[in-house]
Amino acid sequence: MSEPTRLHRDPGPGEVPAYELIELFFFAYRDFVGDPDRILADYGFGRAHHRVLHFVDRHPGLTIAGLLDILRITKQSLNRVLKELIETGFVEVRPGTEDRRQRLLFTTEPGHELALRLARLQTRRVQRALEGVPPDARDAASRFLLAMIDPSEHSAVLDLVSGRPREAAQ
Amino acid sequence: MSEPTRLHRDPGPGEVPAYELIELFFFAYRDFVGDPDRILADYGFGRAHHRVLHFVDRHPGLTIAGLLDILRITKQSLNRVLKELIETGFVEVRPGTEDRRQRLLFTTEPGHELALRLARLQTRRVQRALEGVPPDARDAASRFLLAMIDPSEHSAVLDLVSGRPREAAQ
DNA sequence: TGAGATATGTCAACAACGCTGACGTAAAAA
DNA sequence: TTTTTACGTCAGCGTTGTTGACATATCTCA
Repeated sequence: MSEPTRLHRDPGPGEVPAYELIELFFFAYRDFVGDPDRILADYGFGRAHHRVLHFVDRHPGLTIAGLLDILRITKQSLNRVLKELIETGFVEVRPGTEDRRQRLLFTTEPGHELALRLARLQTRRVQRALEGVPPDARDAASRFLLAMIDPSEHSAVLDLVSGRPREAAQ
Repeated sequence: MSEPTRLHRDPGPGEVPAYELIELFFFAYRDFVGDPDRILADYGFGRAHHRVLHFVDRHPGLTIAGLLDILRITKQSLNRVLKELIETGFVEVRPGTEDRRQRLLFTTEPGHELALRLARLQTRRVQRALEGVPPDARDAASRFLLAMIDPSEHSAVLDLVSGRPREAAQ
């Protein structure tokens, strides 16, 4: 062999990198988003469309500002994909009742169906990952993923994933 | 209120979507890659550079084909970022000894340092996520993430994350 | 009521990073 | 010696992110 048998160099001082978890996370996320990608391609949509459709379906009546807050992208980026979802009839807009400057977003029936189909696809992967393990493994997975998120975002994220969007509480 | 109080529609037949885990996974991955992003920006690099640097550092002597196999992108996409990493002196190329058509990739000393710095950053997040939980939680997290990956890839991924790249075994 | 803040839309340009298709070269293999 | 393999490269394109600037409608407050 021209190369010595050591695969890695001395990591030097400091903690030893958690290569295994880092890489597993990368591969897992790739497969996780890969499922929806294939279906979305049939509609001419991409991941950005998926995210918008997903969160609008999860939070009917979500505003533009609320969506921007969740996705953390610019309004220009959002508008590009949102416009397509509206034009193709997957998302519907109604003027705000209290504040008429706002545009309240809803999925249409086809939009809801598509969102559900994609969510079920990802759910199947999650279920397969959790089957055969102790029943508390689901909570353990949730806790782990939450702990991977910036602590400063925990309360906002918990509100969101439990169906209590921040922007509706303000 | 114009909208009824129910936040979500009836999910209909079929399994109830695992919204919580789906969304936690999305937010967790965003923060996970967000850490390196900030540092990479200082170098004019993006995520694609990070992935290449990471896997080259993890597997010194990796070939182009091996890297393409891991990243699952086209050689044109890879070449764009790899060329920049080589020109800026973070990655080094040596001709293959057994097969001189191959280009063996190595990180240079600065490249290794950067790769390590980024890996430590992500490691810190993982460690923070796992501290205060039972010691077997790390294995539980690994098992969960692996189970989220397509079963057909399990053996290849396990080889990879344990430091036994496939392309070196063939 | 009138000024200013707010919610949103839009035009233009650009960058990162995927893709396809086509073609070239050097080295290995048959 | 012919074919296959490993890799590079040119050209063009699509998605999705960015910044900056400007327009409009509506709400809020003095």
